Amino acid sequence: MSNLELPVLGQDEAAACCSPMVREPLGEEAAVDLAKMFKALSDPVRLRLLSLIASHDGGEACVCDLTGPFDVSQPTISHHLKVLREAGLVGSERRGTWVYYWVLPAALARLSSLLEAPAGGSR
Amino acid sequence: MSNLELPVLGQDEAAACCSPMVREPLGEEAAVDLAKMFKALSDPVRLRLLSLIASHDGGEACVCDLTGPFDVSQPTISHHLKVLREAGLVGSERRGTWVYYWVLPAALARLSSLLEAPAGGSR
DNA sequence: CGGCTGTATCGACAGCCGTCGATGCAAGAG
DNA sequence: CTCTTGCATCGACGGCTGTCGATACAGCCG
Repeated sequence: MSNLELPVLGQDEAAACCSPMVREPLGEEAAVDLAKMFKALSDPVRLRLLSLIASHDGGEACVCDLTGPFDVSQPTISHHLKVLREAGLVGSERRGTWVYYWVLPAALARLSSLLEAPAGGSR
Repeated sequence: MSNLELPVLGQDEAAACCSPMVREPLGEEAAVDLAKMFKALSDPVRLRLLSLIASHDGGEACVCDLTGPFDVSQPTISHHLKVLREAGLVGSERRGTWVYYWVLPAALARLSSLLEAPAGGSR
């Protein structure tokens, strides 16, 4: 393990957080930072986990709600949740017996605005 | 090598293309399809290539404009461009001696809208 | 034609990633 | 305390991915 979770990070330095990448070339550091988040989204299981958590009642779900819908083992689900957490896309908290996960909307919003296309998409 | 480029695909079936994933759970097929695009974005070099192409004059760039800013070799750039093309994120065309690449705005828009957070970001 | 320049493909190789079963740890129940 | 349940970590393994140098292909120039 050895590596802690990046808080929400980058928000300031590696950021260039909001303007669409189609307007100006991405800096090298910002690209490295953003690539980590996109990598967290680059697996079908993690994408479904994220949407399952986000669309769950109350905006959060416990792991026990998440292992059912998948064909993979519980340790694998746990691994994917860890990846999402370390990428700063979800938060988690133990509450008694269960551990709950929720989406961090700011992170998704950052990626979303980055991908926004210019209105007049030329060709 | 053996696998052709997915045209733009999914636009119809695997799609569920537009509504944010935070509203309803992503289908398994849609997740697989979307994961391919996010995987194409999960490398810093490819992210910078994409923004470099998009922000280039006229909305397109020839490969000769793209090899300069990077530390990696020309075959590697070519490889990354191929990945972006097969993911349906960019288009390309040979024009005389040079090959030009441009961004496909619809693909970026699809991903962007998928990541849109619900306005009232709860916690 | 022959040579030169721009781009793609090939083959190889090291490192990363998704998955598993086994196991460990936390917390409530009896 | 002991048993059970929920979740995380560990170690292993096969497959994928990013990178390179070498090479092939395409089109212009002379």
